[in-house]
Amino acid sequence: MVRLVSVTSLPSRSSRRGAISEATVARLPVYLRVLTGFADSGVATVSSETLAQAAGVGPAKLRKDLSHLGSYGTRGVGYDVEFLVYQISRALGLTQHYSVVIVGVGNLGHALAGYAGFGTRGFQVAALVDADRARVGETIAGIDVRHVDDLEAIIAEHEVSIGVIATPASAAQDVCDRLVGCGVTSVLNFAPVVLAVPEQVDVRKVDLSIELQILAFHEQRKSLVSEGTA
Amino acid sequence: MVRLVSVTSLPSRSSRRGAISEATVARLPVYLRVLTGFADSGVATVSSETLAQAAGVGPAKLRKDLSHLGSYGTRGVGYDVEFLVYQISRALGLTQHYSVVIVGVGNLGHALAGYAGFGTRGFQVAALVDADRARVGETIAGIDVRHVDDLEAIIAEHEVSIGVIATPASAAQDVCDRLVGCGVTSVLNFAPVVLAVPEQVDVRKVDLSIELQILAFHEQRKSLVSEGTA
DNA sequence: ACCGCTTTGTGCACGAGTTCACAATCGGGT
DNA sequence: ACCCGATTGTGAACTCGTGCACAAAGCGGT
Repeated sequence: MVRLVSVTSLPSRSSRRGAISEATVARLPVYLRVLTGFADSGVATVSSETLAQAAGVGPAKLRKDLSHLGSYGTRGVGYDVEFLVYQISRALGLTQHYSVVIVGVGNLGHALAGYAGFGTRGFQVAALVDADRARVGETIAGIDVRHVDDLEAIIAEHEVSIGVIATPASAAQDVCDRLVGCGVTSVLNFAPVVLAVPEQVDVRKVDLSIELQILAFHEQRKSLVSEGTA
Repeated sequence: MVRLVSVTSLPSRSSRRGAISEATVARLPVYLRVLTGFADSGVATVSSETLAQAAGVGPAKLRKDLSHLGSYGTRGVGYDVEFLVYQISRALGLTQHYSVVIVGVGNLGHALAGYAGFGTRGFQVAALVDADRARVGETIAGIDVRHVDDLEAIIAEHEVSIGVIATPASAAQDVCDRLVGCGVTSVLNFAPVVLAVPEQVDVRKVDLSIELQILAFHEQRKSLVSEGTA
């Protein structure tokens, strides 16, 4: 059995610390929200135990996650809440400013425009965009509704880097292509389609129907177990 | 040539086939949607190559996923579209009927009520529920708006098994507790809080703010790479 | 009846993510 | 100054998910 020791194994030196894993990145926003809550309540320090409980994860996982951004935290004491809030914000890139455009002013686009999370934490909605000229000129939650023909102009003007697709499925790929064509490299897709994009573009999808079907699977499994134990 | 017959090695006989993994379950709805599209276009059979491309995954992964539900598919040919649709539906439990209650008739509740995915594929929205009595009596997308005080009655009457929480964060845990108290064992949570639930209850969360923050992280990483190559 | 082309199903190795357990380290009390 | 309880940071084992590569298996043409 030949063991390949090889050269250095270089641990992907992309950042100062070892690159933050995808799974960790997905949890950081949760920690951030919980910590903000603690800060508002006047809590100065938290232990990994407490924070983990509030975030719904195990303490070990939380510590490992946080260790990837640096060695903040004091042994025997815990983490300083405000300092950690800042560090996580910085790691996530929330100290920068991002312009977002929401395409599709249906029920969902409406809901997204009013969603508090979009306005806060460094995100600003540059415009709501729709194909229906009848809606153009409206103002929803303080945001102008513009026509989709102006998409390119809006993106250039506001330096939009994130596009949110809340259109019907049939229009989603077209809209996505246009966003990508304007240099948008991050897309949040609510339409129930698999978007085709070039390599360097990040797409995250949120699909309500899929979530429901996953729940249905577990429901079925539960009822099978409870009935079919014989 | 020694054929190992041995004793069955029983592969975790929880179901007829080896239990389907969580990652696979999350992809099955995507396959299902793509296949439905193919069926509507009159396509009779698909290869793993074609289906994988349309679903945005690798062919090997797709084949392994499908192999977990059984050995459907013909070598040298591919998969029969309609048959596969049926098998995936059955595996996901979509051949059964599920009643859903949506709590919170804000912008998001509105959007969810109108969302096509809820009405189709075995799901039926029993009622929209809100704390605001002024809204009670409305009909949205053919669904009655009822008061949250009637929650227990509605759940019992319609045998609701899935609850959707689209309330403000402050009300989410209360609503969740009441749902669980009525025997609901699956919850889809849109409120930006970590819900505490007993062991046997499944919670899936959808958090728009988190998705945006993840995109922000990748945006930042991209700009760091392009600038800081030195 | 056979051959060759195509495509599935899967064993295997690899990598990513999780959990455990513990040494290293800090603050506070005496 | 020292000790003790508390808590972090992390090495190491383990589980889970992914991708490769290929044998098994079907179909159609000759």
